Amino acid sequence: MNDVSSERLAPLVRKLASLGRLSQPEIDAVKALPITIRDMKAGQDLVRQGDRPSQACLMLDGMSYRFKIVGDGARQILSYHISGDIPDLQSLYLVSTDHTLSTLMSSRVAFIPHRSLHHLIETHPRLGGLLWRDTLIDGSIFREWMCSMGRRSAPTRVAHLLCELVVRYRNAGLAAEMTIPFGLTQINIGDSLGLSVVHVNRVFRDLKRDRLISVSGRKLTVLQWAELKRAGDFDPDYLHLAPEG
Amino acid sequence: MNDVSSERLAPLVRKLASLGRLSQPEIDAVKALPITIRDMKAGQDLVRQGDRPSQACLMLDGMSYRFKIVGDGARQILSYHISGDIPDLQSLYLVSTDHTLSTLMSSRVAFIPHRSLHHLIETHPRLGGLLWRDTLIDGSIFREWMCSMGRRSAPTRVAHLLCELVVRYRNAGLAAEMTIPFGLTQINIGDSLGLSVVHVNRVFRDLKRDRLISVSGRKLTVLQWAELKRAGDFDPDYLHLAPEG
DNA sequence: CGCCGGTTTGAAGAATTTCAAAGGGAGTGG
DNA sequence: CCACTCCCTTTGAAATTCTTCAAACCGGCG
Repeated sequence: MNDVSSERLAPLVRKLASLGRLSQPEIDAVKALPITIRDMKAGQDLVRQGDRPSQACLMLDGMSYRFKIVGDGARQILSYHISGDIPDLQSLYLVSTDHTLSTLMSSRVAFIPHRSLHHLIETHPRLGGLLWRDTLIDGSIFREWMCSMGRRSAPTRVAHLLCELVVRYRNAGLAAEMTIPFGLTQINIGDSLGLSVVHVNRVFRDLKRDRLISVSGRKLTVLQWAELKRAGDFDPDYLHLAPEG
Repeated sequence: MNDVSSERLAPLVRKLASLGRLSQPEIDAVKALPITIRDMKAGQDLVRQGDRPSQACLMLDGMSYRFKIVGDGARQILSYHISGDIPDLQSLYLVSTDHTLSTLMSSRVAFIPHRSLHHLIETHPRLGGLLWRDTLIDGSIFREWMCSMGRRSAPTRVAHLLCELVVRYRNAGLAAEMTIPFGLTQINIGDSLGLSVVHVNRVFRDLKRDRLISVSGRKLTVLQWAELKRAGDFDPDYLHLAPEG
């Protein structure tokens, strides 16, 4: 492989390295994955509910999110995905997709054939374990969101989500200090947390008023991290950031 | 192995067979897993938040459930587990457990050393794939619960949960007709769906009044399945019951 | 400049929670 | 075997959070 294609998969290598130590042959095998790269605009579907994808999506840049539409037409957002994430990794073993994956902003996405990933897992079982681990962390995040939606107040939910985004961006090396890219609309936040836009707006207003956060353009800055964590009942353990073992 | 121990793992074999076709050597390998069986009373912890288990729990009989306690002391129930389920399978690759697993009623539980499971996965990669698939279905159920808690009304949530229990019991061959074992208290249901007991009680009263369900002792009977499904906005796709492929 | 999607605000309404207390039912110990 | 106890269920009433509706505002983009 040449330098260009090897650099292209750097976000994936970094992500896997954050899940567990990688050997050089493993790194090489990951970098050798055949990929197709596409630049996508905001609001485009990557996988639709009911699809049976034959490739997995790897986020290189930008952000994507998963959601379901319930009976009365309301939308529930399930997760957000940044550089290095493979949002539909579960499609490797769950042939029929039960939700939709879309870009939240203009994004660069790599498509990796399932065939290649299955082969990678067979030849490098440890990498398979790391990918498995990644899907388990995905599930852990769902569990935490369930706690938020079931048992936390609206202000706590919003603060919690912001904390999660900050920690994940920082962990991926995509945030300087306490400022993160912030492409979510308040509509998105409402659909993530089971709240109406109006209410999200009011909670946001209070968070700004209390100088916990500030938003300017598409950047969000945490002004008082300890306070925001407390307000959001946030404990990062569920993100399982410490590598395996 | 003798007949006794092979029979003991029948729930696991059946579960795996429902996830994908098993070869005879694979069945034999599963049956050969070394296990410790314990009979447990209701309300005992199997794994606690923060634990680093060295074995996985397999439900043989009874029911267990997972939950988290949030900052203000409220409890969020995350899932229920019946015969054949391995509720803490994620501990194979997520060393630190982020929630608690307890018995909901008196149960028979088998403990399988992680070491044995890791060895099984190495020697029988296809079984590894099925177990992975099982953890992915776990995640899919979380996603559906998120939809319920975020975007469904209380009556819909309750009906949805009942539908799920019915389908899962029937799929596991543990329910005759439309009657299932029903050990959940209304407190449990509230903590599962993000509702107060009082409100659960009122919703339940309506479901009985409208003759969608009836409860007697520790059995629940669905009187009008089509109606209950509709009331619960229930589509079983998310359970991914059709075997892989 | 005008449009479009997102944000913000006010006011009224609905769903659900909280508080309080009484009523069952199953197991336990006397 | 009965009474007691504990937990769960049930009901009423008041309180609260959050939603809905409606409309104005704002900012970026074509």
